[in-house]
Order: sequence, then structure tokens, then C-alpha cells
Amino acid sequence: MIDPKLLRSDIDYVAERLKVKNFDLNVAEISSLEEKRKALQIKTEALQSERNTASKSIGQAKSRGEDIQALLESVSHLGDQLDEAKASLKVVQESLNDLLMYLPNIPDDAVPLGASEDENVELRTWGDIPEFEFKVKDHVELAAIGNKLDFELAVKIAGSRFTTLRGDLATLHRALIQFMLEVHLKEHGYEEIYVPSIVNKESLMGTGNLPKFEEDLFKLTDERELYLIPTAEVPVTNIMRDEIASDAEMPIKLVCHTPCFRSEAGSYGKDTKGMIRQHQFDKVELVQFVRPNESEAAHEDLTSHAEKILQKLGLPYRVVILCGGDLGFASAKTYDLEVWLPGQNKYREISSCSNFRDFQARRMQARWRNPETGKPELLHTVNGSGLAAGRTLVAIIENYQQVDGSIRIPQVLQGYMGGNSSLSFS
RNA sequence: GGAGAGGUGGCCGAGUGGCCGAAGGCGCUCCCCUGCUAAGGGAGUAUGGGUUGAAAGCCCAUCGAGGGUUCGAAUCCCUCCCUCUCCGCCA
Repeated sequence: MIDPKLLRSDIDYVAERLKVKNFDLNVAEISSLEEKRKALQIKTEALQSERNTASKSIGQAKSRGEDIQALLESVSHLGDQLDEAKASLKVVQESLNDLLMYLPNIPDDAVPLGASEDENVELRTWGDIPEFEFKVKDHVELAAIGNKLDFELAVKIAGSRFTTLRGDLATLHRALIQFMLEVHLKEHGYEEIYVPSIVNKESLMGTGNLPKFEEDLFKLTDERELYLIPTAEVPVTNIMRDEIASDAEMPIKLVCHTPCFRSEAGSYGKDTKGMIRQHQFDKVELVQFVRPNESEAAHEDLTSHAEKILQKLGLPYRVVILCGGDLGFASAKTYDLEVWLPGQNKYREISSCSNFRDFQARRMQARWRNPETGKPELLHTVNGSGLAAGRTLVAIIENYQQVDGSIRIPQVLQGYMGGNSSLSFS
């Protein structure tokens, strides 16, 4: 959520900055609602105060044994007025709040202008794009040979946009997750956390997935209004909802492996082949809660942690900074890591690392106690994939394919694969 | 699923209609005292919001959540959520 105080004091600045995200802020509507809010709130609180005073004196008179009839009559008119004022205030506050919950975060000054992902800016590349002396296959062609990757089976069990993995391909998938977790735990100083894969509305409001993006989610039909998580970011970030961290606890760095569920509504025809875009995939997520003045550095740091995984796996990639038009709702600044996929002959997103500043924290009331002021202040949240396991598996299959259709297993994973250095689909 | 008990500040815990944003204790911070330590004495110590250029001040709200009764609700009534105990079932 954008700071309501900033919206009041400098709405034109906010409108200007949101244009970078191609968001058209309705300045007139907000200003008018805000004006009403102010008048109604002052009026309501004054009436409330008046009644409190009156009620107090009734109590005092009664305890002295005086007749309170006259006093009772003098406050009788207050009740209706107060109810009326409260009701109008509630209406205005709710509309204002609804509006606020739909406003995206203000982008960082470094965010380049642009309408779509085509205008994201490449910051750096790592690794050499592999050259093959044979005709390259994509992961579907390679893995389908021995039914180790079986989409038809998944269709029978669940439907389209699911997959089944079998044998050592399933093991490789698990090995990747284990490998990623251990690197982040042992080398990057994260603490592992295990969380629910089903969350409530409040949690999704906190991270910014609701109210605006309900169609991206799988909602349970249960009357409790629960949803499958689209990313571990939701449950993990919400552990700090309504909490105040001490300065000594900061920064809090968590790593979490979960399945992720996305409805992919509106992506018909996109990546229909293969396991690039699925309703369910596994991901290792990095989440940091940091002091406000540290989020910029933490964001760079966290991005480097995700990069490290690709480097250790020997997968070529590039880092792009998302332009305004492609930048997520809650994010102030996002770096995408894009891994090279020989089967598609292009870079594809495998991690998205974002600095949300206080946007999520304000929605969640996630705070830390600033030792300089002694007061609770909003903390900053930073997160990113480290990495998406399914897409990493695809990248390994395609980048490490051999002329005979087998797959070379990267050195760092061999320990998790019984020491095997290659995997064969035949 | 059945039966019962309960949700109060960082923690414990009192509080059945007004003088309660809340006794008392613990913890924490500061001060005093004391060779050091321990013990002791004193003061302070919730959060959100409004008003203001800002601070101070003032005001409003908050005792699991939401409604209701009342001039007035932590306290009475209703609904929901959660926790605990016993029984049943179960990965």
C-alpha cells in the first residue's frame, strides 16, 4: 500500500510516478474522497468525544446519588447523530481503502520506461551460450522418450498444464531443490522455514495478490475462503504480519521450498508445450525482512544468491531490470534472471527478485523497532526465487543434452544422484 | 465428530456496567544507593488513527473478530474464529 499520508500531501507526485507503471491515478476521485473523509472523521470523533464526556458525568452524578434524568435527556440526541456520522464515515473510509488496495507500488527511479517485457533492460550476462554439433532438442523431445516426463499421464490424473516426472528425472528434480536449499543455508546465511501451502485472504492481501489478482489463484470452495499459494512468498512474508521485530533480529533471511499453484488464466496458447508454464511447480524462495535503509543492498545481495545457483549449475543466464510496464504490482524494482534455453534458442525467466520497500509491510503492519527512535517502523521486504525448480530442470536437460540424447549431470548435483554423472532417457 | 474450559499489555495475571488503556507481578530502560556482584529505592515502559508544516499537546479507537443491548461495555446478549483438556476417528 502506498503511504496514505504521501497521497494526501503530494498526490501529483504519486500520479506522476505511477505513470511509469502505466497506471492512471484518479486524482480527482481520491482527493474528493479524502476531503470527505477528513470532514467526517473530525465530526465523528468530536461527537464521540462529546458523548464520552457526557456519559462520564452521568456516571459520576449517579455515584453521588443525584438525579440523572436531566443528563440522560441531554445526551439522547447524540446517539442518532453519532450513528449517522459513523455510518457515512465508514462508507467513505471503505471506498478510500478499496481504492488504496488497488494502487500499485511506486517504482524506483532506476526503473526504465517501457510498455512490455520487450523493453526490459539487460544488465549483465553470465556464461557462454553452448554450441551443439548436432540438432538441439527441447526438453519435451528429450525426456518424453522414456516417459520420464509424461504430460498425458498428468492430463489423465489432473488436466492440462500439469506434469509427471519419473525415475531419475524425478530424483534430479528433488536433487535440485535439495541443492538450492543447502547453498542458501550454508553459504548465504538463510534460515529454512516450512509453511502452509494453503493461505487465507488476509495473507494474500498482505503480499498484494489480493484483491486485484484473484483470477491468478486457485481458490478452494471451502466456506473459509482459502487459496492455494501461488508462491512461498505469500505464507513466508506473512509470518511478520502484525509483528514488531527487535533490531537485534534484523535482518531476517528465510529460505523456503514449496509447491506453487497458478491458474494461468489468460495465458491460453502461451507455452502450451512442455513444463515451462504449469499450474503446479516447485520453487525455492528467498525472503528477507530488512531495515528500510538496507533494502537496496539486500535486493542486490539476494539477486546474487539466486545467480549463484545458476553459476554453480553452469547454466548461462542474463539479468534484466524490468521496465515500468512489466513491473509487478507490489514491486518497486525487480530483476529477472533469465536462463538460456537451447530448445527455444532464447533466455527465459527462471527467477524474479524484487524490492517491495514498505509496500507489503504497510499492508501487513510488519514492523521493526528502530533503536534510534524507540518506535515501531515499517520494515522492508525483499524476495526472489532461488530458483524455480521446474524451469531449472528444463534448463539442465536442454543445456546438458548430449548427441545420444542423454543428459550430463552437473558436478554439484552428482552427490545427490548416487554419484551418477549422466542420465539417460532411453 | 461428541463433552467441557478458556482467549486481557512483551510475558504472567486481576478485573461481572461508569472513577479501567486497564490493579499487581515479571521482564525491559533510565536514575539513586552500594569496593564489585547480589539485594534495595525511585521513575518510565502498548498499538493504530485524526488534528498540525513539524514536534508537543489534545482527541478517537483498540481487552480474539464482528454484530447487539445501554447515556455508558474488558464486563451483559448473539454469531464466528482460535487455543486447551477428555473421548472418538485418522496421515
